[in-house]
Amino acid sequence: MHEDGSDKRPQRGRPRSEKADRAILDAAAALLAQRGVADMSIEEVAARSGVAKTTIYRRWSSKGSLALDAFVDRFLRLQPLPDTGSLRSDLLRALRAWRRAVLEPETARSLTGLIAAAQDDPDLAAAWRQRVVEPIRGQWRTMFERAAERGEIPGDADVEVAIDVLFGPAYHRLLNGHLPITEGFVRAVVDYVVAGLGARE
Amino acid sequence: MHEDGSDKRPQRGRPRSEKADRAILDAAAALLAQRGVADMSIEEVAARSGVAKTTIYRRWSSKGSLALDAFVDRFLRLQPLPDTGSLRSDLLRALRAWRRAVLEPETARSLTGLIAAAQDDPDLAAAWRQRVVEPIRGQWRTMFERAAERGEIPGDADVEVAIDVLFGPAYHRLLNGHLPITEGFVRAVVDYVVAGLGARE
DNA sequence: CCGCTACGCAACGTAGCGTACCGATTTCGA
DNA sequence: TCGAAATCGGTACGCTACGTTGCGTAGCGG
Repeated sequence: MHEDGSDKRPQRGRPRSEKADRAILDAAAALLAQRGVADMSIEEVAARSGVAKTTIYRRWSSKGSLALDAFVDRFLRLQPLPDTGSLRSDLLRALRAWRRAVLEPETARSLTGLIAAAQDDPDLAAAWRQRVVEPIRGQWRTMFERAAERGEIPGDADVEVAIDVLFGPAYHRLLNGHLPITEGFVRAVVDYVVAGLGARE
Repeated sequence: MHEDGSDKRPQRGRPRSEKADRAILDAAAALLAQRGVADMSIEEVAARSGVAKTTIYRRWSSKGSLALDAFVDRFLRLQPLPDTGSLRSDLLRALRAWRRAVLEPETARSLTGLIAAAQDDPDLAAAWRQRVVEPIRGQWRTMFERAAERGEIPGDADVEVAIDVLFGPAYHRLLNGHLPITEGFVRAVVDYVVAGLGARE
């Protein structure tokens, strides 16, 4: 739980209800998956969770930060850190796991909705980078660093670009919807990355 | 001008004011560039263009389709179709032109705002693909087809994936904002595409 | 038991949406 | 020349959701 404020709860007075926290996040996650960020309203989250609107606003300052909190844990859990001993296999596993996640319409709707919302909300964009983008990229970075240690790829390779080449095309198809994200697409993209890094396999 | 309805204007009655069309589109483009789609309102477009709100709704059914119309022509004009005789040079020129365009904050805001809006509006998403994605991809496709004709790349290469690998990473950085889109990034991505296609240069 | 804080609830002001009218204007066709 | 048609600017409306405020109640610590 990150909410907005700091974590230092004053010890005086009635404590915040943990049950309310969970009810709000569950309702928010459900609505987020059903309709996306834009078409979900705080009032609806309140109604569905059986919690007063004021109770939500006491915890989250905006719809975006609530939606992010409702999404982050579930999504990050779906992104493994493969360690097969081969760069190509690692990349395949990572991208396939991502594909499997976004093949669920609910996950896809939540993901695209949050990226969309972040475009018009600098605070949400910063939280998005810090809580989602950086953690996931950190994992992916590890795959390339391990490959470098094994001598599969040059030690001075630009890992950031490699990550963008690996996942950028997938996000591109997800957001533009011009073509489906197929298994063949996954393999083809991984081939580009492996070839571009001059990996010796 | 695409607006929403068909182009067959009835010959009877007062014709639509061309001046109003331009005033609306200019005002919409300015607001779109300043604040993005989400934070621009039809009421503001009306005030700024000196046109009644009803006059706007007579032409466009939603904020999204108006914003798209206000954006499309200007943006497509910035995307050239290079023909240098070499695939690598063509790709560099195309991606550099795109980079130069989105380096303008106004263009970037309009572009990301529209992609964001399309995530929660199926009609806008369809129009986006038809009026922006497909035309641009058509141009880019040509670059690869010419390279295939020149024998630079295999004739059976999957051009769609190549396009996604070329522009996906760039859109990824633009939308996530985790890293800047530098000239070095452009060159590195082009290298991935050229290497992945096994191009003989 | 007192002080503090969270709770549910209801009400409020604000904003923007999209629609419905209005009288006035401009054009075409009979 | 006149009427039908479709536009124009303007105003008003109902609607939804926002985010806030105030109130009385509930729960916890000193």
